[in-house]
Amino acid sequence: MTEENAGPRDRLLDAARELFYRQGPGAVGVNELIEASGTHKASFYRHFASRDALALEYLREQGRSFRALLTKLTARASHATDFVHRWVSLLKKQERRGEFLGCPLARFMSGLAVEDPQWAVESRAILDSWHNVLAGYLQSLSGNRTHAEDQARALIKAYQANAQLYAITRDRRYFTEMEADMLAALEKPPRE
Amino acid sequence: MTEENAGPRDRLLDAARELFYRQGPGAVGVNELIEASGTHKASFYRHFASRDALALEYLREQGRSFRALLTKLTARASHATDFVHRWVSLLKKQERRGEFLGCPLARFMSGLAVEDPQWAVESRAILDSWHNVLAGYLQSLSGNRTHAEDQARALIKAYQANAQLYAITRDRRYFTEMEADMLAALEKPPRE
DNA sequence: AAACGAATAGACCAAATGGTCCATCTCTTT
DNA sequence: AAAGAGATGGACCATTTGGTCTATTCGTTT
Repeated sequence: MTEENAGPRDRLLDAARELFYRQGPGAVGVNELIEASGTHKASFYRHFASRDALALEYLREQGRSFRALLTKLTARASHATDFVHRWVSLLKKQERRGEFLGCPLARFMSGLAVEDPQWAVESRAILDSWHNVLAGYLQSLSGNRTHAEDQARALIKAYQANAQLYAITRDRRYFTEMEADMLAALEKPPRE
Repeated sequence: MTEENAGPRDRLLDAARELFYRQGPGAVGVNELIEASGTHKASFYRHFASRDALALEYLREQGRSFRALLTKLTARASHATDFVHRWVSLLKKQERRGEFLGCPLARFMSGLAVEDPQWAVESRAILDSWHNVLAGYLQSLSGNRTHAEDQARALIKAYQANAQLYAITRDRRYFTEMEADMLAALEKPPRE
């Protein structure tokens, strides 16, 4: 969280992070954002041209922060299995706090009201950046580039599948399965 | 689609199917539903107590129709690989028509504004029904109950992961990958 | 032909929506 | 101390929101 007495722009982004994630981008109005951030309408429109402009900023920030999280986790884990364990443990902790409702990127794209291809371009770039972090890390461990990329893709799929199933069922067992699926994906031999 | 001159209730459900799926449940208002269905406010409130009541009906109908689709596909496929191919082909066709934006159930749950546990109960029941259709079919082929259930879960995960990645990137290659992931899941040996 | 329920049309409501504008107030830079 | 920029408070706007109510029309049964 940003400091308490931060500028209105940061407070608006804080509110956006909370509201867009919890309610979905289509269900959040500017009045709601303004009230939740404790700013004022004039301040909102001074910093953002529209609600969509703020949503775009939110989306990019989510991409950056998740990427930063992955980077931090890979830096601390000397083995891929350790990395996976740390990752899933963190998700579990978030879930226990009621802070995890599914992949923010997936939620955002699923909750979009308009079908603007621009959003897909953005989210695709974010997903690619996540993939690059994972693939870079895995390659540094195995030395095999294509295999590392395959593994990275498999990890992301295990994340997406289980996060989504958690979102649908609210059943915690999908975190356990996520870890198992990820470990299974790591053990698969390189393709030839 | 329902017949053109159907009653207002059916027309409202038609509009709901379109709007809730495309825009997400949080971003659809009753006025919008009424206008899109060509009915009137009084007719809406005669048939549904609130927007959420219609949303619930929509959710259940999505569950039923997807379940019916799976049932139909399994009935026509004598091999699991054939079933998978038919399933993915159908998704591809929907996508080409611009009718596929991701798993309807996942989209709905991701786009929910309120955090009502009742929704998770509903969607969980729907997901279970899908799993049962798949597991029943796979068991009829192999005879191995637990293995069939594992396979069914793996198919659903491959569906969720790739459907979600398609929703994020709008990249068609995830349909190809979906089929490959499903076939790989089917080839995995039974656990002991 | 009468009677029924359901569908339609539209008036009406308070509240909330997105959005613009301006006047004041506060903080920082000069 | 003065000046400028940004933050704030609030008035104001047209439109839209969810929701109620009444009156009229329509298609079926009887």
